[in-house]
Amino acid sequence: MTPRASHGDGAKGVQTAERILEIALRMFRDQGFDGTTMRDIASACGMSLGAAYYHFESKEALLLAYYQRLHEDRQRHAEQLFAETSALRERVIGLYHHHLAALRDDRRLLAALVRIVADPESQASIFAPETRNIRDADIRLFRRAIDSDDVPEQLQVMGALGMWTLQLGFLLYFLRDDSEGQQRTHELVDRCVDFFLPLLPLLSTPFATPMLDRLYATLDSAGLIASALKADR
Amino acid sequence: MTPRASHGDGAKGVQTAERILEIALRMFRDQGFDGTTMRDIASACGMSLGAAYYHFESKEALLLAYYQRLHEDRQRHAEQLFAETSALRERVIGLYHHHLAALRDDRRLLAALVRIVADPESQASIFAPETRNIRDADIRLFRRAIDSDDVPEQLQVMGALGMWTLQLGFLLYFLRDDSEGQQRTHELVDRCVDFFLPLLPLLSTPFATPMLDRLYATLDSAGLIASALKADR
DNA sequence: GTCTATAACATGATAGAC
DNA sequence: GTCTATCATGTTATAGAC
Repeated sequence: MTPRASHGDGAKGVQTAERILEIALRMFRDQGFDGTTMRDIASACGMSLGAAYYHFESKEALLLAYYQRLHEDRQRHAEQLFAETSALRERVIGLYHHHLAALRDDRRLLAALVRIVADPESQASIFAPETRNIRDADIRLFRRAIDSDDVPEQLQVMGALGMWTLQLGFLLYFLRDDSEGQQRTHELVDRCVDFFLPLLPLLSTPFATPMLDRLYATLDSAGLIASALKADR
Repeated sequence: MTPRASHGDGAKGVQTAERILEIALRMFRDQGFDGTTMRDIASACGMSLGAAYYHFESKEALLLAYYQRLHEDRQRHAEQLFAETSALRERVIGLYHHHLAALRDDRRLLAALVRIVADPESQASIFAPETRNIRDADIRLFRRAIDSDDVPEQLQVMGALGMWTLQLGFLLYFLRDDSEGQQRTHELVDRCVDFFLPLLPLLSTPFATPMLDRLYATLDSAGLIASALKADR
């Protein structure tokens, strides 16, 4: 579902694939995913339908290439953010806001992406191996954001899982948010963060540990604690 | 997206539509949603493609009819459950388990349904007006399950919203759960319920109210507290 | 007005020639 | 790498039967 891996990476092929991707994404943004046919894309690229399919094995693959790009941008931004500040609130809010900002002009693309990623029968499902690396890396970013000696490891892991899940909810709200610059979503994010971050110290006290231990064991035995999260930090 | 509303409800038409639905659902269960074409369904019903489309305006509509059935079954079961017990834990667990049990042999159907309902561009999106009544009624069930004089109204509402959201997560896990009878999902449900139900008394104390007030205000101003939930109980 | 059949269309995807 | 068929399938149009 990614750009055809089997095809060589001769300079020409890569260039052509990039051109197709640029044009396709622009068309998806302008006319929507369903409103753009592969024939439209091919002819806008000045090539035949078959030629376009040579470079991308499916229409979905074009979206997944976008997903990959988005992820790389996000990683870069996070590295910069973490270098700038070690304050938990700034880090967490910074992650959320940047992800929204990056999608600000791409909400139609996001809608199409959600459809594909939420499809449990698709190879590109959010739980599928193909997207697993991206998902794990995303969760790790949240864990790094709240990495602090004051927060027990298990709580960091569960917190990261929770923040990642919450992000899915924010994105769904964002999709439907027609306020100026999706200001409502940004406010929602801020207020939610300001609700749950103060809970961390509370949950870091010995009083809460038995409760958290039980929850962690449950999630872990259900396989919901990604191995990636347990390993490094 | 429901059975063609414009068409009369002559006894024969209804009967035919029901027959199509039965056959289609069986085929979806056996061969998957994508593996079953409208032509297959029509010919299995001994009728032409056009005739099938007369009764159901789209392939999606067949799934949505299933969704509606599922919902009605669920409402009936909940009424019975609430009549049997007023214990919070039994009620909540009863709701979750029955929903899973009803879907036990229909996981392929569920997968197709998730795809449609999760598609933000579809009219049948989980946030779309067409499915809103079902969603609100579902959330109300959760609220009734924890309806108790010991739990403040705002907390009941937020708790119901949370439990409904958690249910979405359980369903996603259920889809991929290949343990015998999806036993793992049932265990996950039990252990999660036993984690969060004891929090209710804790959150019902005056100590927690300011925190909860702020969260409620946030969710409400974001339009996330369904009007249905605020009205009755 | 209620139902069914046939033909046609649009589009994602594929096969095979050059 | 690219092109020109060609296919498969969701959906629509239209004509007719009862």
